[in-house]
Amino acid sequence: MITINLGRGRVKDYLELFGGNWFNGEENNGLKEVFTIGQRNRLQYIILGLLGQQDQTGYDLTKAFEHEIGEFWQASHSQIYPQLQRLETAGDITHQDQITGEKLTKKVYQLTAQGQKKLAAWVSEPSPELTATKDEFILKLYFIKSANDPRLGPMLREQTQLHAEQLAHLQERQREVFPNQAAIDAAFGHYLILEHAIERESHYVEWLQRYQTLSNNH
Amino acid sequence: MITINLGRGRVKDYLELFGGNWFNGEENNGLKEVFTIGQRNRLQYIILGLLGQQDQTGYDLTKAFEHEIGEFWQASHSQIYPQLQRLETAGDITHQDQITGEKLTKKVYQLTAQGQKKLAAWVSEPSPELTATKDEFILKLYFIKSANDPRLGPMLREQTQLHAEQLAHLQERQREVFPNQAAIDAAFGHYLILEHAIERESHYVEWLQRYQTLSNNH
DNA sequence: TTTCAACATGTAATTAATTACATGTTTTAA
DNA sequence: TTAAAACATGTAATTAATTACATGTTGAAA
Repeated sequence: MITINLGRGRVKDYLELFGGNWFNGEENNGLKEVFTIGQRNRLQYIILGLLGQQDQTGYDLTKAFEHEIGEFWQASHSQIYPQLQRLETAGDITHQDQITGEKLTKKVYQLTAQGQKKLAAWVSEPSPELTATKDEFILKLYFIKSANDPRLGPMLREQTQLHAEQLAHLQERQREVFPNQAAIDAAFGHYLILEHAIERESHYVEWLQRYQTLSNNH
Repeated sequence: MITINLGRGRVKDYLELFGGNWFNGEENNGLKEVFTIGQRNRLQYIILGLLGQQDQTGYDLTKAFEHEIGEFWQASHSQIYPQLQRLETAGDITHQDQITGEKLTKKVYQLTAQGQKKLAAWVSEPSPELTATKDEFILKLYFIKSANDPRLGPMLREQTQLHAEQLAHLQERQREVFPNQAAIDAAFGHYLILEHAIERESHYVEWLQRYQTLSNNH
């Protein structure tokens, strides 16, 4: 029995440990870990998800973040390689060396049974948190007090340009990735979120254009 | 004249210094600063913007992030207080002590002329970066391959609930903050982004409901 | 009159993310 | 054949953000 002296306002924190990392068993092997809750670290799950689709290297994963899922999540190789090492240490993935050409050794990663379980558990668990949209333009608008502010027109036009380009890019992606029903059936979730993103950008542009005529005098 | 030995692929980085913090003058007072570019630190501008509306304390700012602009940006007091200190050191804000009751000393912050200039410059400068939306649900959907996946229905329903609540909250905010045309005219930018957020959530819910009937068998 | 919520202001520790540093191989096109 | 782009894998340094620690005051309601 360990008695812990709790200061004011810490009972809740203490209790949350049981919903956090306490007594989770296998994942905690040291005292330090036991008391660490930390931030969500979603990257590990995305990597597991991508490896679930196909065995691949850290470089392949980096490219996937640049092209395949770049619209929905960003991560650079300097996050990916260390995360792969941590996932392997944790036993969620393993790798095999593959020689290309004379001496270039690639590490091809794959999910372990434990990693598959962890991925499935993450997908199934609730996602009760709203997204923190950190849109700098939206924030600047907040500080524009008057409809007659001369900065308003140029700002709206700049953003219209930006989001129209993004919309076109997403539509191009949709044509590329989902040319027929078979492609949609094979990656239905991806289809859904691409459709969602297209409609979101489409609305964004429509909303911007609604006020486009304001402050044309600059 | 200083000669710097540049390795492969670093010329671009070097040139970017001139678009970054190099030779910006007053903001750089040491070598360390001169070579640091770092992340965007938008928080400082939001604080300047809020102080531009009204002199206030760190506590007031914290509350503003919780209620007033919480839908558009998040920051906690543990970010705000150190940032206030840095802004004051930089000469963008000053403060006056105000005694409440017997001995409670509040620090009421206000913009300096320099701070006002900095704020105006930030609002006027382009915002060419697209927002990184990090929506965990969207990401999970990406890994759902089939329209028949039994997890799909429950996931969509959970998110519908969540976003319908957020939509209702935003609509309530709109009624509260903008009961008449005068209120709209006095904070036009805020009105615009609230309208945008409402339409965004509205579309989100509509999109979720479109696929709601899938996988009702769980 | 006492206790609790809200007011008020900080710092410390940790985790996440970005930017920069660092190096070597293979393939492709001029 | 050679130079550049793409492939490939790391680490270091810095900044941002979150969570937790820490403490004290004031006002309102029971």
